[in-house]
Amino acid sequence: MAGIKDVAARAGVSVATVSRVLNDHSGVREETRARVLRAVSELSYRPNTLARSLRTDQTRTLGLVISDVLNPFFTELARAVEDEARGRGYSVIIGNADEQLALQDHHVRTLLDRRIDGLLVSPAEGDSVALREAALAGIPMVFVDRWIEGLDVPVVRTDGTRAVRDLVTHLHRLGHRRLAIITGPVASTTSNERLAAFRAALAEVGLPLPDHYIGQGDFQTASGRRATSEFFSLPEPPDAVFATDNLMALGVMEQLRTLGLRVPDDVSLAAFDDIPWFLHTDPPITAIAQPTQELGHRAVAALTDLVEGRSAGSVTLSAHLIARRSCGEDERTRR
Amino acid sequence: MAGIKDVAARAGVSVATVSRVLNDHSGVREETRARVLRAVSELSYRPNTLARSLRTDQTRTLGLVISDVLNPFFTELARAVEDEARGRGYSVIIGNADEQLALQDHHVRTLLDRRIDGLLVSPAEGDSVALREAALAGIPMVFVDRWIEGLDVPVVRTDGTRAVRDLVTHLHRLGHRRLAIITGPVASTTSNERLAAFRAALAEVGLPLPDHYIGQGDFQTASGRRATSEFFSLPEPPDAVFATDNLMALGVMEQLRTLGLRVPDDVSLAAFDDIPWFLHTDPPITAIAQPTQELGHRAVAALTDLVEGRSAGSVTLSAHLIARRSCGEDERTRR
DNA sequence: ATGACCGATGTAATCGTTTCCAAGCGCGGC
DNA sequence: GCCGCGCTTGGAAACGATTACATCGGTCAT
Repeated sequence: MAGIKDVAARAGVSVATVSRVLNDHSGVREETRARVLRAVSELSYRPNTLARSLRTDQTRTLGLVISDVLNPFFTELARAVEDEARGRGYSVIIGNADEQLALQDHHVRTLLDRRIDGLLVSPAEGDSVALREAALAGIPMVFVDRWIEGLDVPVVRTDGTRAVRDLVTHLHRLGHRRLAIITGPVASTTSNERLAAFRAALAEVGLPLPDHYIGQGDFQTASGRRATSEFFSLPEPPDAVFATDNLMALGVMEQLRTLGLRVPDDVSLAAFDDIPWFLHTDPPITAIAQPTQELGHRAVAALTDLVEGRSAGSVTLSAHLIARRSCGEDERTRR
Repeated sequence: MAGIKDVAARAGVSVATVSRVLNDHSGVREETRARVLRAVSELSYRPNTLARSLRTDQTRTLGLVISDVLNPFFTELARAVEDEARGRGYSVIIGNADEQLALQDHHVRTLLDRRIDGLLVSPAEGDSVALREAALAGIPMVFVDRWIEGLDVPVVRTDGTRAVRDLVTHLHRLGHRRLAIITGPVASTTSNERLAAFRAALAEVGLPLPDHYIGQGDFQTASGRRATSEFFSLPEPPDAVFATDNLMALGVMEQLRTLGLRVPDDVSLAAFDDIPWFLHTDPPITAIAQPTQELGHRAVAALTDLVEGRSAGSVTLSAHLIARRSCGEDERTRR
């Protein structure tokens, strides 16, 4: 593979000059520049980014560690992040944590070893040594969707409080009185926020939230199944279930199907995060939608601010309820 | 950030020795090795992979260019690829081509600039200059799912011929006679294979495949909608539609919903690629399932063979039909 | 005529590793 | 007592770029 030296030789100049035209520094005679450019294309030379990064100490690469690639919310987020980053001249390297702390830290370290310029992360549950060290070491870093308490890192996220309240009101109005929730991991910030909002909203309408109506999940499909099966072995099962992410909602559907129960006749269902398929499920599923794309864009904006030496603050967007048939109301009778 | 020199100084040895223990070369006294290791952990030193790769000319990184991250089939594939690669000591960098040739080539070049050791790609439609050059330049490369004709590159893929035939037989047995297909991009190998299999199977049961029953899609949701709306402005619309990927099937569902048509009463639907949600749609959707994980694993195996100097051949797995209610048969009456 | 200055280019150090080669040392065989 | 050998270790040259600094004509003001 041709190197800068080959180009220099072919153009009859020094490597310094080649480098100058490549990085368009001023002060190269027009004719020389043309000669260099010609040599570059004749050899179809491409600079070695490893060498360049080693020397300049910047990679123009952002790391993105997401919780789970199989979750459509995160892939949409990843897509938005990549788009925005590319527009700003950065590449993105994605690491999939699969909701596992160890895997997350593995990726964080790998990314850091690659000397990425900044890190975007939606942290998994638990105490991440790698993330804490990185933050302390001053690696430009932004949390997206989820975050870790006590770290001085900007957070770009969606606040679902209002939407969860709307959901509870909605369910209450439809006559549901035994509302259950399936949470994410105990230490997950988003899950806790959603749980707190749910509990507060229930209190507002004068409903209790007994412990056995709190299913302990982990944002993965299987845990939705598990929680559902526990709910329905209760003497008095819930009449509505709120899954705090879309994969657990899938798990709920799967388990209800094996139990032979129907939505919304036997139980209502709602989910956090809206995905295209929710419109075509049987029945269409009520969901709380996040402005996912904007989340990604804003996160990249914040991170590049940090990387390029500007300061960056946290951003909070808001989610909204999309009511569909899964909560009992027939949308066809509504309008 | 601490470098190998700092470690050497702290351990009281030369950088050469540090490097030797880091790469565990033999011939370092046990006591020296221990001292070095201690220094490494005291400084929490991590080797700079850029420098290392520059010197050794290998990155232990694989590039994966997929057609569309928003397509669950590809994210599942990506996940499998990453798992397998990690197991073999490689990292994976993903590029999302979004079904666009230009974006694909952008990623291919970026990946090559990063000096990845090998490239796994599921090529988009069209003549990719970047891929052709890479193949010619001898970059270790493997195609997965889709491929490009005339390039000497191993292909790891699924053959759907048999499954498509099973599907056609299934539809025919259920009384359908006007079968339509929505294809991917014209030059797409997988789409062409599926179309050819569909046409052949129709011939076998003595059914025609008129041109107006061939919807021209591009593997994206919107094209599924478009093709469906064309089908239903025909004097005689099809009574069954086969979408050659899951996103286009989503588009079909969306369009049928706006047209007020019901599956399977008004028209049957089947899709290539099975996804978890197909079980919970209204009605559950008949699909042809690929062994996606195995596809990913085998692709990585083939690529690492190439990277590590062994030879690698193509692999063809096979898909199978999963019949659900969307084709008219009520699965509950079957068993 | 001289020196300051300017624009265009080249020389060489540097980034953090790996690895080839040489060197120091102790030891056994002659 | 010397030579050669094996075992450890160190010195220094790469890898391919960027960039501070030097150089070299030439112009212009004095």
